[in-house]
Amino acid sequence: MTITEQVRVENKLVSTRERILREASILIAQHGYNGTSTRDIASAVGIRQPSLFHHFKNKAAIAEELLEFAWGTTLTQLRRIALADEPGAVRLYAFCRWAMVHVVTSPYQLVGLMDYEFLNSPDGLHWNVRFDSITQYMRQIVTDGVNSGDFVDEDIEFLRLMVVGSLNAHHRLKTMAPSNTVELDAEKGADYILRGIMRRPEDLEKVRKDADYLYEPNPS
Amino acid sequence: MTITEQVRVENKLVSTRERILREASILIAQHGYNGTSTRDIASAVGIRQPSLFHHFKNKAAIAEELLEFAWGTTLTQLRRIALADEPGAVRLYAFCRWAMVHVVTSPYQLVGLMDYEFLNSPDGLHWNVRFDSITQYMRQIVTDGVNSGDFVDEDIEFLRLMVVGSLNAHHRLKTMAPSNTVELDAEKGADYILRGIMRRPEDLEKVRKDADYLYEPNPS
DNA sequence: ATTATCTATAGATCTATAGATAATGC
DNA sequence: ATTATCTATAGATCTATAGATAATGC
Repeated sequence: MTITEQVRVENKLVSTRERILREASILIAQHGYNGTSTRDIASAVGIRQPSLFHHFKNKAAIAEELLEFAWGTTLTQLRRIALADEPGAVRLYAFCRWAMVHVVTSPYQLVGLMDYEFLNSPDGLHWNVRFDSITQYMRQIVTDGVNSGDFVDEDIEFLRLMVVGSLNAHHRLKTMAPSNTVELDAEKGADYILRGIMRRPEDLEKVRKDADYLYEPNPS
Repeated sequence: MTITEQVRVENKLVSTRERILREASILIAQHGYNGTSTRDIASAVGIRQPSLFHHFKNKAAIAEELLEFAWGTTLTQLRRIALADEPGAVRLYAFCRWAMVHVVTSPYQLVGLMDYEFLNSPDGLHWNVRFDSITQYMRQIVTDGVNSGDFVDEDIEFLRLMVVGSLNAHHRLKTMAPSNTVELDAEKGADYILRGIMRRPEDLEKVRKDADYLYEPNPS
């Protein structure tokens, strides 16, 4: 491990490899996967374009590692929470909170890769298997909430897509946070989603309390 | 006007130019602006790539016309609604409903171009002027709602971004609608947003009624 | 005569490889 | 000796133009 390989970012030593991941995630959040060239990434890191390929075998491998970070633990957590013996509202709150904390505390801007633009690209196509699993667990939670009468009685897919869209909207906030124009808070985001979907939002405080034990902080 | 120039789509005659706009909007919604090549668009329309340039002077002009459709009337409507003498909740409901009807009834998939990926691209940069105007009117409405106590007492930018994100999430639903897996409904979308942001969501029905006169259907 | 398409291709840009050069650790 | 960078460049792809050919309306 050489010393010039590392650079201080916010007073911590960060390897070139790690800086590639961070700068790539920022650029992809701003310009999308196809709108971010390997030259753009290298330039943000301060190296020449071909030097990237010493650290990653190709551009897709960078996206791969970022999305693995974003979704690696997500399916485990979602399965655990979705299968808990609790009302849909409690499980939805627990998962939304976990997912938002995960994204907010991440060193990367993950929102760009969780978007259709990457997931529909040749490099992202194989992630749709995992995406479908996430979709199914979410659908189950929403269905349970609607059937129990805790959620408003609307089309399941409509509700699920609004919830997922709101999660993404919250993830997008992180890209504004460095300029300190917006306060980032996972609980507030989960509150917004639950109010949006609940038939009696005044019960939200109880849901929050019941969901608390389901929360497992990210080991990272 | 030649006859071979037109093709039937859903039993209506549609010019090649119009079909370019429609196919481009679908592809851009799926793969983003940078992920959609002029070759992709031409191929979807059934013509060769250079034939596109008989109808549009360049790729940006296609995006330009689609975004003009998406946002051309938006600022007029938003200004009218934002300046109405009504509580923030009523104005927010009226605008969200108008914007959702506008997108749902459009012949195009507009969600792809209202995304950062295009707006941060060289071709989309100049739209940020209009985007900023929209942002300011939205911020004013949200601020008024928070100050009057109708909205939850959270960070203004947080609430504004959640609202805008939910609007986008609803717009995204349209891309699922052709497969009939989801029910598209502007009022339901506006309900979700208002419940998410209101301190007393049980007042929503009154808000809906008060907002009704502010709604002006799209002249198109 | 006008409008709409086509083939061929120039020029820009993008990813990735080859191979030289420099910096480090042992 | 190993690791990390560099320059140079091949090969693919993308946008847009030039100019020929075909289809239509008058």
